[in-house]
Amino acid sequence: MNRVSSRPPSRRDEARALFRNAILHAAEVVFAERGFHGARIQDIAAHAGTAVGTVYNHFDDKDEVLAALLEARSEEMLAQFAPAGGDPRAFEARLTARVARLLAYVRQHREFFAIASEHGLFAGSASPGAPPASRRLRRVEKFRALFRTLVDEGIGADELEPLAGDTLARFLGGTLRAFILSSFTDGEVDPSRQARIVVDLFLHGAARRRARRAR
Amino acid sequence: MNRVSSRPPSRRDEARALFRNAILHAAEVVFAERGFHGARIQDIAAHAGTAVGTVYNHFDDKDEVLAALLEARSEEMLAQFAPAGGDPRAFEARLTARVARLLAYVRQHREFFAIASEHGLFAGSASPGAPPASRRLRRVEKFRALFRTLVDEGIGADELEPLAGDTLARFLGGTLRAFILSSFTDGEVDPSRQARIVVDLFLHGAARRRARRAR
Amino acid sequence: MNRVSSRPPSRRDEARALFRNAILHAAEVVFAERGFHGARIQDIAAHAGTAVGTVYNHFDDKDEVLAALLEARSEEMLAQFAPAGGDPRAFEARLTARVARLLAYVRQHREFFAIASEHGLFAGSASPGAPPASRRLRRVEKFRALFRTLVDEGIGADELEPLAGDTLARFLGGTLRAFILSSFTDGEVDPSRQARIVVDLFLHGAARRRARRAR
Amino acid sequence: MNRVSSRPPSRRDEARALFRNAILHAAEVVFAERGFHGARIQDIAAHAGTAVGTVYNHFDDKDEVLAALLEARSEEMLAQFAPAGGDPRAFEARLTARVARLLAYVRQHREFFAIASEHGLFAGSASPGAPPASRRLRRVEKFRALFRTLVDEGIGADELEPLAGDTLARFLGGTLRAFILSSFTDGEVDPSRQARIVVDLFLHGAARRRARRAR
DNA sequence: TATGAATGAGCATTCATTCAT
DNA sequence: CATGAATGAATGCTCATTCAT
Repeated sequence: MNRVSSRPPSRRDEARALFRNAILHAAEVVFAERGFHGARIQDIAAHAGTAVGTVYNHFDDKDEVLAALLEARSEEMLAQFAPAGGDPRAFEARLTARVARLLAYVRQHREFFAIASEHGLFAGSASPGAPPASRRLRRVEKFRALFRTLVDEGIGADELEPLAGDTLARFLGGTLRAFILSSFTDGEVDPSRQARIVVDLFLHGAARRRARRAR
Repeated sequence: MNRVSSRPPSRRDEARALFRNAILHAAEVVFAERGFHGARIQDIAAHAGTAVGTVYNHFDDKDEVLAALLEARSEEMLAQFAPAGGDPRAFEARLTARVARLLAYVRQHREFFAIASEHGLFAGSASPGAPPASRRLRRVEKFRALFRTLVDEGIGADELEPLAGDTLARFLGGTLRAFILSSFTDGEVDPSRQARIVVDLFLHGAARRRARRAR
Repeated sequence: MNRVSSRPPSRRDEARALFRNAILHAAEVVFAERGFHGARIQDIAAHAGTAVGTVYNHFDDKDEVLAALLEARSEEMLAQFAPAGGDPRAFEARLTARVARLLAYVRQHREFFAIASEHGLFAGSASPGAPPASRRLRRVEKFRALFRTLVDEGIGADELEPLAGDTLARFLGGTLRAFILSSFTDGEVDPSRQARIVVDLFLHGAARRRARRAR
Repeated sequence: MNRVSSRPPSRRDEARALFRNAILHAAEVVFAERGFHGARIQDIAAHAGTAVGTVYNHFDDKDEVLAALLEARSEEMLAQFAPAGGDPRAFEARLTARVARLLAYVRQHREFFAIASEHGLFAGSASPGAPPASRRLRRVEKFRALFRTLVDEGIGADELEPLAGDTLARFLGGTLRAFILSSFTDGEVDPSRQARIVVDLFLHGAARRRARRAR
């Protein structure tokens, strides 16, 4: 995840990181407020308490700022969704826990994810007119890969229907996205409760559970 | 939807509509190619074979062009998804038919929906920096309302779990979106087949169907 | 010289040319005042009484403005230096007349030629950091070609030493340039008088004319 | 020329001179490659293997770097052109020797002189938008003064036509410049041979040497 | 109404220069 | 003195919009 470095961060490195993070945080706020195209580098710099030029000392251009921000948040988001090692609970319970963590994290950065979702964070579609896609796709692919792993694991454990290809991964992604986005509009909702609903729908669908055993 | 008019379209009205449609088609192509912000009014005009000024004779501004385009395509899309009157089949079969029509329609306009989805067509999130939202939300709301109606009907018929609020509507929307977007990347897939998968997942989820009765 | 056109200039064409010329004249003034890099497009536009955008409607970028200006003035300058058809006078007299016309023309645009000479108008050297050279060289080549023609003609008429290559053309160019540039600094000097000096030096050199017959 | 100093250069002074020269050499390369305006202080520093700040420890600003470079090269160039003390040969032979040395020196620094000549090294014209001119003119004046001295000496020795003012000095400068610049484009040419041609043209002109005595 | 050139506010980006370390 | 990141004024260029023809 992090670039491996043989030496401890010097004071200078720390200073660099400080500026870089200040700018990324500022960008998160400003992008969320005005959207990518509405955000002026000057605004970001002002929010970060730096000069315009400083932004360009840390990022090649505006696109790069967005890219870095998406990269950082994705990484954090993926970390939340990663399985907790050695969770002894059953499949559904473990999945629910992971989804709950994901939803909780997203809630922290809700404004940001509103734009992020429009710049291909969950995409599946290539947002046109955007950077060479390569970087973006790599990010999206990480999610898909994670979903895929999860789904394959579930299939292996005979917990999920063995559907071909990315079908289930997409289904999971779409379901998550729908509830992530709605959590932006809704007032405070308990992530655990919502995670239970999401996982339940993902696993058992919306159909009326008639004479079925207690789930 | 259309302004109600008491008189039949004159030749002049027809000429107007011709230009208007040419521009909308051009906009669809150019937006899809370059994204909203990357598309210049001049490009759209060129594609439409008109002058820039003509675009402004038909639309107030650039946002209006996108709005009108989204409006038109949404309307058509909604029409596809509308229930076929007096379909005697069971709930699942009817739903599958509607989804199949929807998927088939989207396939026709796939490039366009790539942007559309980034401008809140399915959103649920307010894309910041975008037109006054009011117009956009109205459009999104139509979908949500349609999903809601469908879901409520399903609940009423005791076919769907009676979950509170928009939960199921969102779930349906998210599931649909996931498969619509993926249909952009995938090669040719039969809409009917895909519709069956979508509806099946929506209704019965991804969990392994163990000793359950044949559905 | 001018692009051949099958139709007479419409009123619209005339309007275009008006703007274009206004901009070129403005550029001449501003470039002369502040140098190429010191000249802001905005200044040029202001001097021309147009908006900034208008400059860009007529020229691709700042370089293009300079290029067009150099092109125009070179063309005019070449026209001045062109031989007057059917001049019955002797070689030296004819050459003097041409040089006189050239000096007179340059005097009209003296401020401009001050920069022009720094942007390769007479160059022989490729000014580094400048536009792809191709255009510039073409211009410079025209002069060299003209000098070359003149010189070859002189050699053919047994009036000039038959030195190899471009030697004499360069010599002529260098001599002219020296006196053109000095005419920027000097007060009013009669072009005819100066032309006589230039041609005399070019033909007979600076050495003391001892027992030589009257030239 | 150099600030007069009463004490021998200490080790510290030597270190200073080392940096200073490294920077000047770097500047020569970078200016030649990209032109004055295209050259960034950062590039020069990088080429010199120093930090940006170091450049500013040795020169007040960018203009100063160019000025110092021009100054240094001019000085060296003047030194080459200076008469060799007590040369017993005739005027023409001595002049040829000096010109040959000059051409040989310029050949060493050909890339540099390409820009130098655009920044008024030989100019006679004030390049607008450039440093206060005063410094530049001083440099140019040195050349002119040298040419003037040479020319006056020649006139005094009854070797050159006694033309008024700077006429002959200019003629000499222009002739030299033409051949210096052309030496940038041409492949290897023997400086001595070229010097002979230059001096011959300067002294005797381009006219056919008819019944004249052997020169 | 169609046309398309003119308009000019707006913004990303550059780079000479400073200064704390 | 050397260093190199921070600074921010400066400017080329874009493009939505207007309007005279």
